[in-house]
Amino acid sequence: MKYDFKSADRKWQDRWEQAQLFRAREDSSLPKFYALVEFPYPSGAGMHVGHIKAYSGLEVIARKRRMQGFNVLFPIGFDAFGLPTENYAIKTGIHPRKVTDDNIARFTSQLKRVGFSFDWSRVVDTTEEDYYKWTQWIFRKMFDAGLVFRAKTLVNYCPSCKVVLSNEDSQGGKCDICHSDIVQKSKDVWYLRITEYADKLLEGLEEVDYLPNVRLQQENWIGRSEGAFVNFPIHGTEESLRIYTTRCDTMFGATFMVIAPEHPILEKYRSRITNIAALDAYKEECAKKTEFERTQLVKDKTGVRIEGLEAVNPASGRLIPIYISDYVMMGYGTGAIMAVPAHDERDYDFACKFGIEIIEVIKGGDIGKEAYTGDGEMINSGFLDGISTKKEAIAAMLRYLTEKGIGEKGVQYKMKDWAFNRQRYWGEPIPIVHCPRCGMVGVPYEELPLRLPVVENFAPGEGGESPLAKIDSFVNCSCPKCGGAAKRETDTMPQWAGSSWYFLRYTDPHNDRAFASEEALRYWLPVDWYNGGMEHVTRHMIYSRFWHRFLYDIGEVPVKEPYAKRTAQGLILGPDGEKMSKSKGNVVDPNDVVDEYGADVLRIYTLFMGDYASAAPWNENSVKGCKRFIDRTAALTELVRGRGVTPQLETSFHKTIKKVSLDIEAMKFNTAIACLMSLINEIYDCGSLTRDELEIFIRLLSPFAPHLCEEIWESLGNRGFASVAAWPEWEESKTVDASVEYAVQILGKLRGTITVPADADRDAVLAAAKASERIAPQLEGKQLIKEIFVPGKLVNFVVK
RNA sequence: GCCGGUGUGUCGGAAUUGGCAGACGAGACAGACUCAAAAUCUGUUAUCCGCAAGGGUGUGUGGGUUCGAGUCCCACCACCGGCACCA
Repeated sequence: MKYDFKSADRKWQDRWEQAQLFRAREDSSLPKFYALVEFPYPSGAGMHVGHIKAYSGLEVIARKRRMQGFNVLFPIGFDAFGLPTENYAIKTGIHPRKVTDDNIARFTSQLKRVGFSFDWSRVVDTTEEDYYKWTQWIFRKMFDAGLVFRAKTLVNYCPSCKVVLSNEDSQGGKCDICHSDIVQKSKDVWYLRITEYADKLLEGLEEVDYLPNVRLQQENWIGRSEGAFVNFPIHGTEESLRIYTTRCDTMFGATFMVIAPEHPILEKYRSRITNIAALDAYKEECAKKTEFERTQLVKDKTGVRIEGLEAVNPASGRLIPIYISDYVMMGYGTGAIMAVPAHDERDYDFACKFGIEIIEVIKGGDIGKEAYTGDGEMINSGFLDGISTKKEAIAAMLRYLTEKGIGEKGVQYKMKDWAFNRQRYWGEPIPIVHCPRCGMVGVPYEELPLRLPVVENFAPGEGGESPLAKIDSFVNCSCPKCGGAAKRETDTMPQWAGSSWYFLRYTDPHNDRAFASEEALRYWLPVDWYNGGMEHVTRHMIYSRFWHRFLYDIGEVPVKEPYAKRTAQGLILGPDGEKMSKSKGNVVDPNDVVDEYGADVLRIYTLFMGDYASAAPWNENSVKGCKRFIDRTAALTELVRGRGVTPQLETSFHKTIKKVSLDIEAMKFNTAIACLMSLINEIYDCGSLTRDELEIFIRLLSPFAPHLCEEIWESLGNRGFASVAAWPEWEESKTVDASVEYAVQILGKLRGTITVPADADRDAVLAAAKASERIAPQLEGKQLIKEIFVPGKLVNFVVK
């Protein structure tokens, strides 16, 4: 059969659509499988082949599950709010709504050309009113639950562009767009109290099946640590400086303190401090740096001693100096630390630079050279002296702190509360009204969605305000509570909002009375398998797990954890080995590949190019290899002779069914395809196969290359679709060859091989090995010390 | 600086998790078909010595454990990704 991929691609995509073959069925008596891929941001650049790889993994699994009889939900949608669209709109004057619609149309056509088995009847678009209505609804619920608050914080601000910038866009202290200097500006920020869910998010990891490194990354992001809060009295005042430490055992060695430059104590004791000008100058320097940069200056510690204030080490009773330095952050712990230079590397660097005393309190290192962070016997530590483990010393110190009332055990998280507002137009309006009498009032549920006003000018407002602030008709409103004049919140939500719950909407996407019905949620949740990029495993996944867990707590969803299993795919790099980007000009457009080689080749190559989880460069020549495989498969139709089993191929078929089945489950698509290629080579060597065998081959290949497989399936006279034909099964007993080849080693070196019946036992194999032509002479005259026998693999003779 | 990952032929990558390194694909070389090219098909292809049989060396580097190491342990080097100096 000569295979014309152009007509076959179109023909089968049309037929699948007519038959609505991939629609998830509303039949809760069937076993379900919910496969989720991260929905794309529909950028103006269109899709690149990396998107295809990201979807083709679960595509294969979803198709296999359908063939295994599952009711499969495999949806797709668009995460379409966001800055690039807004910036493009500002630049071109085209409204973001139009930009978004055009981009979605383009993405949709690209996806359809690849023949993905998405359920197109369930597409969601986060920018549509009947979607973001529910995003706002969930936010309102959080507001009611007290999980929303406002606080002042420092943000990166570009005075020239008049916008607040992310760390990413303000690297080196320069604005990414206009290259002017960034300043740190104090601003009111909306927060979601995600830290309240830190423990729940950690515990939830116990009941899910994530890749180990995904789980580890989430644990590190949440970053729970146990330690102690301790109050260090400020000498000559009634007040204390409160610190957090995980190493309270080293407290006798605390020879100074460091506070963040923004610490409020500076303002409070302004009059007592004699070098306030120097401190202010340092603080101003710090304000120019982003938080990220403050963490970069590692080697050369900077700081200024506060003259006129001293603290008392509550363990040793000694007076110790206080410094300000930017290596201490206001955002973690209490913004103040006790510094123990002998046993902390950063404190050690700082002490060396400023000539501060270093007191060893744990034996075992050489503190003349470097900080010692290991375990050892306590010294110079009063009542702790002689204790030999960290654990005991911490326990003893905690008892002491509690008894004396100067401190207590405490838990801290690395994770910060979630800054939830953006000063942008193209996002979900935050449904809050500011009333001069009632304060912050939520927009009533029945008034949702709070629509994003359609305006011509969506450029940023003055002083980093949202563009919405310029629209009087939007801003001015009446208070839902008291009816008096009030103003709307004009900031919008971050892009993370819409993507935090989209998987819930897929279960019931057209529901206008709830974000999804209870029945749909109960049947489809949790997501059985979620695949996406490593870059999303912390922020996006933790945010969405937080939202989901909140919805569980208020009884809106039936399961605690949204994602039962999470895997991640690796990047596709450009042909030059660099990350694909428009500016490097190394982007491969899936349409070009489909035009030249067909959808099946694109699908197979993205999965065959390497380990699914690793990055690999695009290689046009290897694409051709996949094309050959497709053509060789089509040509198999000419080798069909009769029905039944070809004895010469029987074992290979059973082995292949087994390997392909198991490899798909392990996302080892490259070896699954390699195995099918090997089988085809064997079939060609053999010269013929039966129709039954070809049908097995087609069903195994169908998830990878569905268009070709439908075409062959039809040409064999089958009715119905190969895409939903039964998945082949293997018989374990038939995956075993009649005879086995053993490697024979002498002293671990390969000296020959022997072939024995598969059921030969240890003695028989050893005897055969000793007697074999190659081995016998080499054993002659040697003393046999040991015989190693590995069933089915090898024998090894240890001789002297 | 911290955290995570990777390192295997000319290239992408396999290796049942401690058991014959290099499956499969690409590339290259040779041959068949062709007026010719493409496509297709058939061989060869880690490396060194050897006419051959055969032997030596080989998974970033240096050590170690083991009958046996790409795989485990220690130290180091290089590259990639993430980061919030997390006290």
